[in-house]
Parts: sequence; structure tokens; C-alpha cells
Amino acid sequence: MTTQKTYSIGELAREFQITTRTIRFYEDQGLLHPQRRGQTRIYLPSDRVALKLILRGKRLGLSLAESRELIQLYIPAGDNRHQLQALLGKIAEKRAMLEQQLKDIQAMQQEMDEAEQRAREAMMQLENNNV
Amino acid sequence: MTTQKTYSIGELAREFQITTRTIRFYEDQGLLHPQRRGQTRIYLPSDRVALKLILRGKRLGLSLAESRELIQLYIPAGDNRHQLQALLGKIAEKRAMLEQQLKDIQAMQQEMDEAEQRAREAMMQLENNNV
DNA sequence: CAGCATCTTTACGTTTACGTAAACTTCCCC
DNA sequence: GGGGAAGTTTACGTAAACGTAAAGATGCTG
Repeated sequence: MTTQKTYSIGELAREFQITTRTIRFYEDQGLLHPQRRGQTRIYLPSDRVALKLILRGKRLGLSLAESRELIQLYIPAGDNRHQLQALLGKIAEKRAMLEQQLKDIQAMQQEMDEAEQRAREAMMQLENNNV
Repeated sequence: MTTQKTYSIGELAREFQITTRTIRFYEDQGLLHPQRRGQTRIYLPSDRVALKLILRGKRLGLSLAESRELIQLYIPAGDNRHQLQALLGKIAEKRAMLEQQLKDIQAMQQEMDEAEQRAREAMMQLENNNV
């Protein structure tokens, strides 16, 4: 039997640089489901993974509701054809969103290149004027 | 002399699938600076570009404040060394953010691959049970 | 056993990004 | 010239995602 590692709310907060309030809020929103030892919350590695997913989602601009959906794509989920079809639909949706974001990022990166170019050229101009 | 094309608020709203309220709000927040003909707002192509940037930013999870900063990277901006250095700093910041997002997207894409795999395999199982 | 850290619940406050509604001009059309 | 259609300002409302504060339980620690 493999005993799982556990985490306290404070440990997770420290590790991910967020407040305990935030972690409890995520639970409130149905994104985390810690165990309890009396009153105290006990987090399993699976909760830690979910937390990682949430924070990654945030960096990409996902709402908590969207991250909740995402997390549910990991739980084996549906057992009948209908649910599995729905699941594949969701996955396709997320994929499309990611594709769009990829394009957006590439566009922005290019614009950063150009902006840097312009800035460097302006610097060069200043150098020349000072000779 | 090249006369610029202009847009009404309604035109832009329709084109970008947002409300006029949203467009006025962006102006309020200092992201757009339309001309006026009497009371009526007149938008130039530059405003349209800014709007595109804002919406792209939103898709990547930027706040309006961050998009405002981004837009300012396009305006030739600083004329002295200090400002240009600051500009280059901002650009580097944005670049780092984009790099992180790229990684996040790639991770998510892979997880979507795996989720799809699992879903398809579950489907196959159902098929077999029904033979 | 007093004290400090860490945990808990409850609850009101705050920021961001608009939505929604009211009340009013302006312009065009029949 | 009486309606729309599209524009305007002003203002209150709202959802999301926490922040912040109060008040209390729990547990170790010198």
C-alpha cells in the first residue's frame, strides 16, 4: 500500500505564492476537494495537481469556471457514449482556443521584435547626435 | 494628401462583436482616443488597430491596464535614453510573459492530446462490450 | 501553562470590466 | 414634422476573484 504524501494549506500557499484565502476560495468554487482531519484541511497530491492546472489556466486568462471544466477533463468522467461525445466536444473547444492563443502570442512576439528594433534604432540616433 | 478612413462607434462594435458601451469604456480607461465631430466620436484606423490589440490582449488574459502599456510600446514614445531603457525593459517583460504562456499552451495541448486518447479508448471499450 | 503559529468560519469590502437603463440630441426618411 | 436609427451622457447594478478583518479552536514549545 502506497501512502500518499499530504500537504497543509499553508504549505501549498507558500509553494505557489498565493494566499490561503485563495486556496479556500477555490475549494468553495468546487475546484479543490481536500480531505479533513477534524476541521483541518488535508491536501493530497491530486489537489496539488489541480492547483497547478488552475494557476496555469490563470496565466492563460481562463476563468475559474473554465479551469473547473478543464480539470474535469482529467477525471475519467463519462461512462456512456453521450458523455464521451460531449467530452470530445469540450476537448475540441479547448484545442481551438489554444490554437487562437498560439496565433495571438506569435503576433505579439513579432510586434515585440519590431518595438525593440525601433527602440534600438532610436538609441543609435541618440548616440550619433552626441559624437 | 491621403485622407484617412474613419469609423463610427457602431461600425467598430459590429466588426469586433462588442458593444458600444465597451468601446466607450475603453476610451474612459485611456485606451482609445477618438476624434469628435460635435458630440459624435470619429475613429481613425489607428484606433481600430488599438482595439485589435486590446481584444487580442484579452484573449491572452491581459488586463486593460496591461493592454494600455502594450499599446504605448507602439507609440514611438520616449525620446531620451532613460525612457528608451525603460521601454526596452517593458518589452523584455512582455517577452518573458509570452514565453511562459507558450510553455503553458504547449503543456495544455499535450494534456488535451492525452485526454482525447483516454476518451477514444473508453469509446472503443463501449463498442466492444456491445458486440 | 502562557504564548505563538497555524488552522478554522463568517462576513463585509474592493477592483476590474463591463451591463443595463434612463433621458436626451441628431439625422434621415416618408 | 413625426418617427425611427444611431449617437450622446449619467448613473446605478453586477459577476468574478479574491482581500481583509474579526473571533475563535488547536497544537506545540520553552
